[in-house]
Amino acid sequence: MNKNRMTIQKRVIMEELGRTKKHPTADTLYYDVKKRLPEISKGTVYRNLEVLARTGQALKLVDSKRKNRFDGNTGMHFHIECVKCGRVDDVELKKADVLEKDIDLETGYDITGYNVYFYGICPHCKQG
Amino acid sequence: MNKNRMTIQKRVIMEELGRTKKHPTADTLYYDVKKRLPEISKGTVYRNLEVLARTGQALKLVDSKRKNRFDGNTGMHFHIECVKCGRVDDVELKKADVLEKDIDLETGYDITGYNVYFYGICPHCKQG
DNA sequence: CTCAGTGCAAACGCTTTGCACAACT
DNA sequence: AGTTGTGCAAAGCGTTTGCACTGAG
Repeated sequence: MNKNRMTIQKRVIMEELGRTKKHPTADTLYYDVKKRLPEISKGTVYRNLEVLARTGQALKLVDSKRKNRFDGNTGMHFHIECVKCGRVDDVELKKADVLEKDIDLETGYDITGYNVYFYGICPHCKQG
Repeated sequence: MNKNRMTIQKRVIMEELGRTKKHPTADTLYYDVKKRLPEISKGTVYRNLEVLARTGQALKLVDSKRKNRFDGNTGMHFHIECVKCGRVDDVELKKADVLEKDIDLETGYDITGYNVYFYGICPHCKQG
């Protein structure tokens, strides 16, 4: 039996997360959702994001500033953050799945998740 | 000219960081160093670790609990954290350097750093 | 009708910072 | 001597949590 209730808050949070590819922080997402649900509280957003991550409906990331970011795209992929402007982009490596098996074998760990972050200067900021 | 002064505090912090392969948090390292320098303050440890990371003498990581960890081994390698016991181990992938170039090409970013964390259950905890 | 979820606000925990003093170079 | 680094303590800041209330099932 699943005790998870589908509240309006949770539904809107999921919709807003699904709408963006920007890997928003919990706080940013809170303000996005607040535009549609002005009464929503931060606690609710943080709690729901935690649930979504736990149930595999969202990916929970940790950025260079040690803030949590969330990604509605739960497929295996990595991330890269611009050290100048702070944007976070996806990295779709064809080797990604191979990598996971390799690490599993090499370390003896059973891999359950990952937070793969590269840092760099994005194409846009290079022209500055 | 280099304005970095070599203080006793900094030297001991570097020594203690070099002595371990446990990827200690700043706080843990503070207590390690405190055994040798009882008067040292947390601020000093945090500040020095920040400097070491900035000057490439240490790697600054971010673990699943959003705590900073530091690694005296600055060579390119990844990390894996046990979700049960919290230990952090190294992952020495031969493919590591290849990966970096690939990502550089694919994303158009100039890569300057990385925080590659895998999560899993370590061999020891699997036997529990 | 029940109890998981919400809103609010206070508490948390790690990290950062301002200030006066200490000590490298 | 001059200026960077230290110790202390307070502040910062994203996140978590206790509590009374609300609303999904």
